[in-house]
Amino acid sequence: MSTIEQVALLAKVSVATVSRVVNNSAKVSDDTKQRVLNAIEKLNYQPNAFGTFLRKINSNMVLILIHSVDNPFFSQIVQGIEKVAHEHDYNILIGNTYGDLEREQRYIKMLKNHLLDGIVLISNTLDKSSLSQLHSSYPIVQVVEYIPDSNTSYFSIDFYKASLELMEAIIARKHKKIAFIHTGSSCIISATEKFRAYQDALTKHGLPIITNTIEEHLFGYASARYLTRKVLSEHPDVTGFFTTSDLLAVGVIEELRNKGFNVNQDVFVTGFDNTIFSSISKPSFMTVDLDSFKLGMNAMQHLIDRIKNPEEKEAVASLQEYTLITNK
Amino acid sequence: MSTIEQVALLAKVSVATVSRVVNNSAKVSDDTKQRVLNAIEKLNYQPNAFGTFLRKINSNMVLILIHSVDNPFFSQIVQGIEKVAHEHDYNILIGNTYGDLEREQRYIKMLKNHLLDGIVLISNTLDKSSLSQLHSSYPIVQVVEYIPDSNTSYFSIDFYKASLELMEAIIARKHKKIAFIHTGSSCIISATEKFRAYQDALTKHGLPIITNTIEEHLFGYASARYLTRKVLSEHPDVTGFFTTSDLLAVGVIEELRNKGFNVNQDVFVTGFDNTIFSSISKPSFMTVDLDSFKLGMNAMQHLIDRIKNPEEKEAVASLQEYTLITNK
DNA sequence: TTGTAGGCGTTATCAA
DNA sequence: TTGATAACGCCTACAA
Repeated sequence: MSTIEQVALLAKVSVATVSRVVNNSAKVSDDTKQRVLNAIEKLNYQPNAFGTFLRKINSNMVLILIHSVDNPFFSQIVQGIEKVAHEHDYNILIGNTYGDLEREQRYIKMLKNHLLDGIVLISNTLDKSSLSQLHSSYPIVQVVEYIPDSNTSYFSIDFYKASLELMEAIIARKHKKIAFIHTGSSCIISATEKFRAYQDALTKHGLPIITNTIEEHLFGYASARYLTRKVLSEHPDVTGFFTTSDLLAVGVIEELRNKGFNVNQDVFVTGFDNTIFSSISKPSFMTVDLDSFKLGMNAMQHLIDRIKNPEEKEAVASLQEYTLITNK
Repeated sequence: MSTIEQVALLAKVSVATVSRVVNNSAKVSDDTKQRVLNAIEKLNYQPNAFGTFLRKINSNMVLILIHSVDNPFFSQIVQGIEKVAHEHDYNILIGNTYGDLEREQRYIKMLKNHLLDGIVLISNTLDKSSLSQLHSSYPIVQVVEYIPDSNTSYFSIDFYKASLELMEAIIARKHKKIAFIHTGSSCIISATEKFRAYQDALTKHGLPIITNTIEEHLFGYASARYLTRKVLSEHPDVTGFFTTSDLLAVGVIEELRNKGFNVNQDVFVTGFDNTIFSSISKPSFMTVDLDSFKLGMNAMQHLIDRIKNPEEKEAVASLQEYTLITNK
């Protein structure tokens, strides 16, 4: 690794001049500039970012913390974030946490060590007080998933309201026995709100709650099929399925068709997030579109505001519009 | 932001002692240690990584460059990489390039600026000579997609051989007219090798090549459906479909079923990569499983070797086993 | 056990 | 237009 000093030596100039050439930060006469450029070329010199950042204070790097890269739902959010980031000259990095606190802490340490200017949490594992504390000292923002009353800004939708609407849609189709199908963490806000709406809608209409279907499973598709079999064996008269994600809906539908049900006729299934899975599913099902691109943009914009204006600590809570749709 | 000096001042010790406490690097008497810890606590001190790294030379950060987070195929590779990285105490970051050279260059700049210890390229946009040059100065490795003869290590499978086997499977089922369905970049190695195998297999068996179906489209599923319609209108007697990815296969199948074909009976479709799409597809189709977890592990291991042993420049080319499977 | 001081590679200020 | 030089925050001989 060559340093600015070696370049200066070879070009017979001072390090200051080399720096000026590299950053185009001040006028340098044409022939000294050429000498410097030649030296840079010859030594294959590349400035060491740590030296630079040590002076500059900030790195212009922002990290997105997601559960795992394989959730198709994150793609649009990430693109929204990247759009705004790009416009403001921030570099975006992504880290997988797999819901593992230790991994998450490793990334958060990069923030605390001033290696990152900020973090966008798409799903986080920290508890309320750790999060709140982090927010009080560093620029962070939550998107989609968030911890309520954690004193930390978030951009999401009203999962409760959207779920109520889905439930009303199912009930309007005269289904009396409706099951709740969910896999994965049940303590994230989207899951708790969905379940709350599920219960409230049924209670309001005097319908039974079929709660024994909440389980923790890793592979969404397979466990959705398993849960469907389980529900049907315990409650053969169930005809409505409220699932918490599109992939689950696909699994439920497949299992129902296997059993000879005519989906959308005898039985009705809803998904969530409007991912590729709801586009390719035959038959189609009702799902919720979040405009996650916009969520990502807004969150990133907010994060940048915080980075540029660190004294402003007040948490912002924004719940954006969504739409119920059925693809094709 | 508080510095080591402020901590030293408050604790009435030297910065050296603070450093020793922070890094547990040498014996410090219990009560000075306590004083230092108190000061750290009070000032909410976190060491600045730039100062540290400036001394340490390397950052223990490795970047994975992928096309986009929404390709389900990358998930296993990333997990393989992360497993090995974790074991060797490297931090993994991910960057989306979207096939955009400028974005890719921004990330590569981080490598050149010594911010990163190495890069894993899952898909890259650089041309052969740039890549080769990069490899000669920095630790990089290619996984799955690679540029042949670029003097850069890669870990992948023999796409040509796998595709030949798929073609033989189609032909063995008595299909005489077989179309090639592909969207996205056609200059990546996986695409060229698949197409070469497609042609060679047909030639070998004296069957016609139906080439006019290669087009560039963004959304795999929709364009697969479009291409299928196009093929069928131009060549109504086509009964075999060799597609370059599982999502394309799903699109082709949907279109075929729409047209009243009995898939796996009248017509036969193959996919590639054994992603979630091949698991959920009904009917099922034949696809290729790459053991991408292992590919990721091997690539990362190689990268670490290079990071630790930078003089070793010889490129390693490894083509790993794969399996043809039909889910369920 | 603790402190002093030099250096990691860069940028920015001040003179020349 | 150019050059010395003092930071930036940290670590580590070396000394005490």
